[in-house]
Amino acid sequence: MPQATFSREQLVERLAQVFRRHGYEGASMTRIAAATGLGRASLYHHFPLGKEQMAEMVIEATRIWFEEKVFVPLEGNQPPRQRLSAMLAVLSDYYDCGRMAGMPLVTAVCEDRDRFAESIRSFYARWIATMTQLLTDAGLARDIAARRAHDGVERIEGAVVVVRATSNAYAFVRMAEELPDQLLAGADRAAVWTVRNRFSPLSREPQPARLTG
Amino acid sequence: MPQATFSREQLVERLAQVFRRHGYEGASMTRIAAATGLGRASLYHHFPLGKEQMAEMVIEATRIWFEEKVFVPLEGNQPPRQRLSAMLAVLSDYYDCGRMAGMPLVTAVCEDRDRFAESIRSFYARWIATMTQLLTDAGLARDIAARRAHDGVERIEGAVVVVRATSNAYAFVRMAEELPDQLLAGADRAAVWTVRNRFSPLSREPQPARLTG
DNA sequence: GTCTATAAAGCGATAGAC
DNA sequence: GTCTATCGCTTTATAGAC
Repeated sequence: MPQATFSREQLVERLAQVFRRHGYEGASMTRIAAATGLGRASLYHHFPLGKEQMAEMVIEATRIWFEEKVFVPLEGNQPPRQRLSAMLAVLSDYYDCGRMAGMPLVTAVCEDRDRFAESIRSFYARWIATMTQLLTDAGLARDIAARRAHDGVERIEGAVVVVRATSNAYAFVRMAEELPDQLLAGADRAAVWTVRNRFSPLSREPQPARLTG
Repeated sequence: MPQATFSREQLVERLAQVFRRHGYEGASMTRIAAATGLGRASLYHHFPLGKEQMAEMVIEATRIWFEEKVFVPLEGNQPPRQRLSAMLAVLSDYYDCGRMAGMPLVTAVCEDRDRFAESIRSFYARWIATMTQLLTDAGLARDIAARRAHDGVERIEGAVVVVRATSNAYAFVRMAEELPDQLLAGADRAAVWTVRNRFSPLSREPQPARLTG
């Protein structure tokens, strides 16, 4: 079923699917070969260091994908609630409502997970930083925003665990519905982000009536 | 290093350590044999159905252990906040601040995880039910209590994922510190649980001054 | 750059002696 | 109830032809 040749990018994407579906130890070279259409030996031409290198490449590709699809939008100019909802829509798709693991979960249950700890740490750090910024934009104090950003990431990872362990996507869907309200509880309703956005030189939003009235 | 013979209970406990440390696929018969002091073949005398049966026994033993150490105390007569803190103290120890996975996480990343889905589902259902009861005792409406019980379990699982993926126990410790306040936010302070407890025929607490004054 | 063939080790599981 | 020995298969990885 796989096509003749892949770009490097497409190749890593296929690797990611196998790791995320079967876990690190479950992602055998035979499975990866089947998913990519390459022979087992050919994989060592692209990844001379073998499976560990493949996982490292997948983690890096995931970071780049999240940068574009999640982190940058989280830092955007839309209202905070809208940015959060957009993130959760992207994540519901990425995680297939919890049925597909992310790479942090994959590395959390594998031998020599220390090999990947630093990559995952920086991934989480970037994610939490952008969520913290969003929540301060929404009017939350910085320390509260930081705590809730940690909470949010853990809730998402936890929901994936529950969904995969119980073969029931309910937990992820419920989490995605509730998370914006919970993270934004007590935030000044759009006041602070509006002020910040209004005077931001990077704003692409139409300017308010102040300029014309 | 392993001693000569184990009781069935001790044997399953050793199995649990191996599964929780190395994951399902990482828990090889060789590792299990080393951890129990038995030969690989001897393990099939105790568990004729092999590795899947071993994992099933560990899950069941975990359920029994949680019933005694977590679920029953959650249903106790102490103030709700005290019961929550007691649970988190037990869990911090059980999960070694996130460094050891629980069986749900182990089964979430393994081949044929469907084999264990029903066991894990009933485990979670019991846990969530007891937490829901505790939170209604604290004065929360039943639907809010149920949502927060789900949230709490996911936060705990998520914290374990983050800790293991980053090799840093900070996330679990922070979660354990914050969870009681977050779950009990907005609850009537001890009012409802006190009323329920005072008139409970099962109460072992000393009766209030009403009886003597 | 992909392939066939194969090495070397590990896997879960079984047979049968004691 | 534990053992040694082994089966049959899969694993990661390599060698070398094309």
